[in-house]
Amino acid sequence: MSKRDQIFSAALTLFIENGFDKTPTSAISKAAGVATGTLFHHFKTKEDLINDLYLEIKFAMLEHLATKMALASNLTGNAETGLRAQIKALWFNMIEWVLQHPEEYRFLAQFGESALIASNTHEKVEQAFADYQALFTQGIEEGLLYDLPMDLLLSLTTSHIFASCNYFLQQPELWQEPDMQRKVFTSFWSLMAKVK
Amino acid sequence: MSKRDQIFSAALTLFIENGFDKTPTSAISKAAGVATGTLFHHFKTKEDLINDLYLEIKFAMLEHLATKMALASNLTGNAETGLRAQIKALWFNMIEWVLQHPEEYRFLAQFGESALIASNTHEKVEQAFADYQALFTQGIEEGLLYDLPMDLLLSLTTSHIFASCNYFLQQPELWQEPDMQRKVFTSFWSLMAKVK
DNA sequence: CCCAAAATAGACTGATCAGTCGGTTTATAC
DNA sequence: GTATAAACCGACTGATCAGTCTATTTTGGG
Repeated sequence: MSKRDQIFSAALTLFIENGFDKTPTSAISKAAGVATGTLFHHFKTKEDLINDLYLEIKFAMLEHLATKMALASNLTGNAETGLRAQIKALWFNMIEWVLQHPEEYRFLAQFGESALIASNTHEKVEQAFADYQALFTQGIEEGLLYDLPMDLLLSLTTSHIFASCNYFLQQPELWQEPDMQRKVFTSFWSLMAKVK
Repeated sequence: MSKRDQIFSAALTLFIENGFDKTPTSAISKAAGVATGTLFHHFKTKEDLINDLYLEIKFAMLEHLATKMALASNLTGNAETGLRAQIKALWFNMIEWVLQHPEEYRFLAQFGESALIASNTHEKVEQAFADYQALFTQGIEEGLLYDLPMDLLLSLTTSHIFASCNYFLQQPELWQEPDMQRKVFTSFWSLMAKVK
């Protein structure tokens, strides 16, 4: 693991544990086994660090999705396995990623809405997620989904996923309970689709 | 307005504008037209201040709900106007409150999940909202709502509301568009109710 | 093997800021 | 009218910490 990654890893743990302002850069470099100078060699400021970390995590999630989604469409041999199936895959893979990356998720939940993340940073993320947005645009055009503004629909769906993640991170065993995933997805799908 | 309220008001604006750590207590007292000593006379620490502010806002929202909900059941002359109607009223009054209190809402969104709010503070809030929880318990028992764990269902519904609020705060005119409220409520209701 | 550039180190500092303290004013109770 | 407590004031301070600076080590290309 590169020093840069060691810093990321230490910062992630400390930030979610103590918050941004209660985590001195000295504590980060110490936990990372690195000198102060090294930290500031890699990141111009402490805020740069948290913004870069945010991007790193978002893109890691994105890459996980890309891999899993490509895999799924290869298995069926067809990328057009129906909108519902594709959205279900997106939903499932997102939740699985979160359950496998609890710290990363807690970081996103805690700092995603904070003033620390620059609007510039948010923009980069939105661009990267734009592809998945197309699924929803398509769904609305086909008359399959509620005719709500795009941004609203996206926001409603992601918040449903986030809420589920919050819950199942606390109670991971429940996620594996028979019928649970089906029921949660039914709720998820109902919130956007005209027909059950 | 009492000095205490002046401090609350100044802190609210500054916190959502600049974040907690980038808002020195000196700036708060200055904006409030009050001396440093006065601030620390009313609040033992800066963290106490933000926690108290959080409680103040949550309880203000709660009081608004209590008034509106009581009014509604008086108008119909009956508190048992059906679960769907009651939940719809809850949903509507919450969104209306947010649209009327954008700063307060932005504060909740930004700091509600942060480490700054003590778990002790969260507990107090949860207790106060317990009454509304009963609506959902009832709905599950009656077989009207999805048979999901209480906490999950609550979390899914509140996050739907919050997402809607986020959106309509940005585009307030859309909230008034014909059919919009109905459509958003349909989405909201579908996510929890077995039948449309 | 050599050299330059990149990475690493950690002591140091200037600025900032949460909270204190001693004193004054205002409200309340008797 | 006076005693007492609560509210208020703002200059001050001790501690903290982000970021700098200079020096050392590692790396890789030629």
